[in-house]
Amino acid sequence: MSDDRQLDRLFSALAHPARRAILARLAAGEATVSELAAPLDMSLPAVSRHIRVLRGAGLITSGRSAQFRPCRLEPHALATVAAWTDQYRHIWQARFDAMEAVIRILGDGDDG
Amino acid sequence: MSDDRQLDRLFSALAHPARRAILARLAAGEATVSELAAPLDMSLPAVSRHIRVLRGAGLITSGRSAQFRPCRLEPHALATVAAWTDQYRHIWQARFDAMEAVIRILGDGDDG
DNA sequence: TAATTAATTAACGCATCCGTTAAACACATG
DNA sequence: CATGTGTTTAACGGATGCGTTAATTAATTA
Repeated sequence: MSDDRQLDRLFSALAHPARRAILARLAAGEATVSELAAPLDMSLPAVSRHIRVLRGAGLITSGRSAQFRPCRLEPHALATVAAWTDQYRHIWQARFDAMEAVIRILGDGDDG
Repeated sequence: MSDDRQLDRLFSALAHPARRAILARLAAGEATVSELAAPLDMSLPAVSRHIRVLRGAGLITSGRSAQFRPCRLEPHALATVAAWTDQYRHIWQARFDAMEAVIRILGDGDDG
């Protein structure tokens, strides 16, 4: 599978607040579709589609227990997103380090 | 501005390979629209729209030099994305730590 | 001023996203 | 088998995304 298309799916999956809310909920542990839908102010079919998108991106997987489909987080996909962002970490890190240095210098001159 | 909408804009901006390519190019330094368009196999107006999306997400800013609009990366927006992913870092970090522990144990029993 | 270069906006077509309601499917149980 | 509960799929409508070409704006230069 193309790395580019995988990132497409990951980022567009993350681009909807309902889907990020679902991930946030799943960070606390498994949950059924209805449990995930409860706080979301939209119909159950809508939530079902969001879950399908998250599954398509590999961000979650769904199990099966009786008529329930417990969902759980898939850490590997989140790690892929983090790996992409880490690619740029040094860019803003450098800027923050510089800011910190300025603050330290100002502090030295003032009350250090 | 709502944090949620900002994340919407950030992630959907990152969800297109051309836009990620533009960011990657800008990580190496400023570039004009034409320079950014050169490797992208699409028309200049299309690239212009992608740049507008990136600007709307706060990921880049455009300056002005004669008839050129040099674009540069906006580290703060990338930091916002990184902050979101960091929120989940412990989840996959835990799994990787566990994997590493297993590997270490296997190593101990085998050749350590 | 006229012509050139850089970039954006306009207008269009096609595809996908996102919500809804209604229907169907899967499993559990009386 | 019939009924209830959990979840998905189907069908529809409206909005947005993404590419194109043609036209327009902005600044440079002959």
